[in-house]
Amino acid sequence: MDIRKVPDDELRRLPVLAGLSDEQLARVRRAARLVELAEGEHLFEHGQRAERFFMLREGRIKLYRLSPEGDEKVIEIIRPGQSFAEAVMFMEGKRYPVSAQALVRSELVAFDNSVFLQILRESVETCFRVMAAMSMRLRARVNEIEALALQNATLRLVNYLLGELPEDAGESAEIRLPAPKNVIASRLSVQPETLSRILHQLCDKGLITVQGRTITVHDVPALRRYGGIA
Amino acid sequence: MDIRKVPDDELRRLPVLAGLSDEQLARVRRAARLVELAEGEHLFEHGQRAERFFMLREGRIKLYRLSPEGDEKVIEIIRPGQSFAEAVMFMEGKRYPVSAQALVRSELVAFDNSVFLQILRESVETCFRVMAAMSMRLRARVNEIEALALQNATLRLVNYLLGELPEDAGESAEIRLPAPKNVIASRLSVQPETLSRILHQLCDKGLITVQGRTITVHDVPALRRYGGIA
DNA sequence: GCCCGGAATTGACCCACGTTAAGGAGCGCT
DNA sequence: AGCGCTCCTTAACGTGGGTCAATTCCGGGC
Repeated sequence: MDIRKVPDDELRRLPVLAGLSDEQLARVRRAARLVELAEGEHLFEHGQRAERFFMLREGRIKLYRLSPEGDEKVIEIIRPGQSFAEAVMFMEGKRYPVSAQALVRSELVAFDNSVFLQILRESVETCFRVMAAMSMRLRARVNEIEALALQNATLRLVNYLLGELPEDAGESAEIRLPAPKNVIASRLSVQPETLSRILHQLCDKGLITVQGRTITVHDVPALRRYGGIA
Repeated sequence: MDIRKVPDDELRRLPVLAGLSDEQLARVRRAARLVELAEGEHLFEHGQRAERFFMLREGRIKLYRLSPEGDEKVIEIIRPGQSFAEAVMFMEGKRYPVSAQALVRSELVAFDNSVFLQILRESVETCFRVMAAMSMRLRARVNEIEALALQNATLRLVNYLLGELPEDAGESAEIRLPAPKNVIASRLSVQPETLSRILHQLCDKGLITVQGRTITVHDVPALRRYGGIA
């Protein structure tokens, strides 16, 4: 459980760390910790003071919000190789705007915000990388807002599936859902019952087959047509 | 119609320009243009290549998305003093993720992205200001996603009103809607008819009075209680 | 192989909100 | 004053998807 076991080139695969000098990376590493979470364990909670941002090495993390009534909205499902919560260090108050919980046993690198801010002060290139990462996320959020406001449940699911397709998807392709269906449902802002019904409809239409967490798309272009443009 | 009529201190009131040296500000200014839009005129359209970002001096700008079917979702209503579209210069593709249209006759300063990027390369402080601005917007978008996913129309309206209250609002306060009600409705992702009904309900409860575009909140704490936490 | 518990499905019902349609209110223009 | 906008409101009706309540499915432990 030592951060030293994480090789440099794995860290550098993170866009926001890719441009660092050996010396800078060493400083980042010195202030970083390896974190292991059991299934269901929380990494941080909404409103908590943020001292770190993260890279997921193994497992799956769910970022979500709770309503006062206890309803949950999954904002994003993090997969290995992704970083998250880098933007929080620039927010006034520096409080996490979401909660983070491990969906399965997970392993993460936790980076120290103040050390990273110090490095940003020395490295405009890294600033640019951070800004690029934040702008991507911003656009993703705007897309999500549009989806919630202008698309019905079926359209949101279809577009989600299209987004989950591998790059090299040909005529047909297989998708492995990154989480149980009830979590996917919350990510899409529908009830599990509704997700189940919509998947069933798409099966009836012959567009997909569902086998547990695996979805086979039989005719990608047809699904694309079905989903409109997005 | 000359950019020179805009005083330096007005430009510096923009957070992302506040830290510039006189020389840097002069360069920004040299590459900036003043833009005037008539009511209903478009500043840019979704998908268009972005060469500039903007500060609104006068008027009101609506940022929105259209669905393929022509339904409109207003993402944000810009007011004088605000800047927007700064994040686009960092996105791959550099294409505006929304459309921008003047709700009334408007006057803006259009800044040149490439000149500003050059200045960012020289000024880490300005990078930090940009990152702070982007993180605020990111949080705002996450809040919006939560609102759409977890709150009903009434709650969204109440929280919108609470957000529009002046800082120094005491027991009661007056709000002037920044746009016609149908635009506000789209901002809140409800139909105009529904907005009208909900406003009526809140009147019946004695919480507010509506007079055209002016809404008087009679009991701010009561409204806050009604709205839950957010 | 059997049991158990959470996840997923299915059906019946319901409701918040959208839709459609028909006024009404304010306001600039002639 | 009267016309013709656009914006807004009101009412009647329809529906997508939420809610509730049973099952059924499935994977892990023994």
